[in-house]
Amino acid sequence: MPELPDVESFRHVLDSHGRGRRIEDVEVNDAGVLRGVTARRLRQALRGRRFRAPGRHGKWLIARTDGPAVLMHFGMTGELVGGPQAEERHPHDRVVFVLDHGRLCYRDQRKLQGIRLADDEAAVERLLADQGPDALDVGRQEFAEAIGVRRGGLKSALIDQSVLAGLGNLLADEILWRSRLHPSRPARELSDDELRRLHGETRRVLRQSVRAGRVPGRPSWLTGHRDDPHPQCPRCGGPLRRGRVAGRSTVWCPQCQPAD
DNA sequence: CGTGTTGTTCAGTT
DNA sequence: TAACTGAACAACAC
Repeated sequence: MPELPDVESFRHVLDSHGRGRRIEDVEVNDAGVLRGVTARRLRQALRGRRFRAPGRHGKWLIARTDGPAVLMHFGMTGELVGGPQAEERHPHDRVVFVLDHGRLCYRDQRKLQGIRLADDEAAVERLLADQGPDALDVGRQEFAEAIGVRRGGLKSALIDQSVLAGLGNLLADEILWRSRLHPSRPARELSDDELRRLHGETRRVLRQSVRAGRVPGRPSWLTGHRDDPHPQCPRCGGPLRRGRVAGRSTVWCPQCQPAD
């Protein structure tokens, strides 16, 4: 599930349930999600701290406190759930932040990613050093410089977090479809006009997805047809194609997105 | 028992 | 060097 828009909604969960609240305890139910930190150190570093305004970069959620910061990545199935303390424990609640009022659960079925601890802002920077500019607020110039110089295909560039941070498989397909660009088009061959279009659609799709709290599966979106047995293009009505591009399952319209 | 999955990383290769 | 490929990670659905 989690691409940039989902993580943005987790940021809102953290902001509304956690901001200003005191961390009474950190329950680590499954240490398998802790990366580079032990359960003991995590508890000890966070007990008594208060959450501050959270941040986000790409698919990373940055839970800042008046002490260290917690960095969370949600892999493919993770989520952040806020609720009352008394609520029943969910089997996939790997880490629970018990607050002076309510709690926050890092919930994840698979454990492909996890939680890191950053002692200070410099450590946050170090942990995010390999990330490209955030896809939500990247400017046209910076976008063109990041994407337009890549030697490989467009889709591979869009989902590479070191090029642009935040886009995943679904968003990349949606953005390419709206931009009428084939996923395998060499990124370097794009005209200025095509790069501008790609940037514009990236912003448009992201803004709408963030407003919806996720990538919407609306019928007018490509994403709304991914799982149809014989998917049709919502724009031209022609058959959509499925295939593997950049190692990921990819959907595109051969009519609207010609190979070159 | 196979296959596939909205993510990332690493080894090996082109 | 840049970038691609496939496997691995973990857990589940079909």
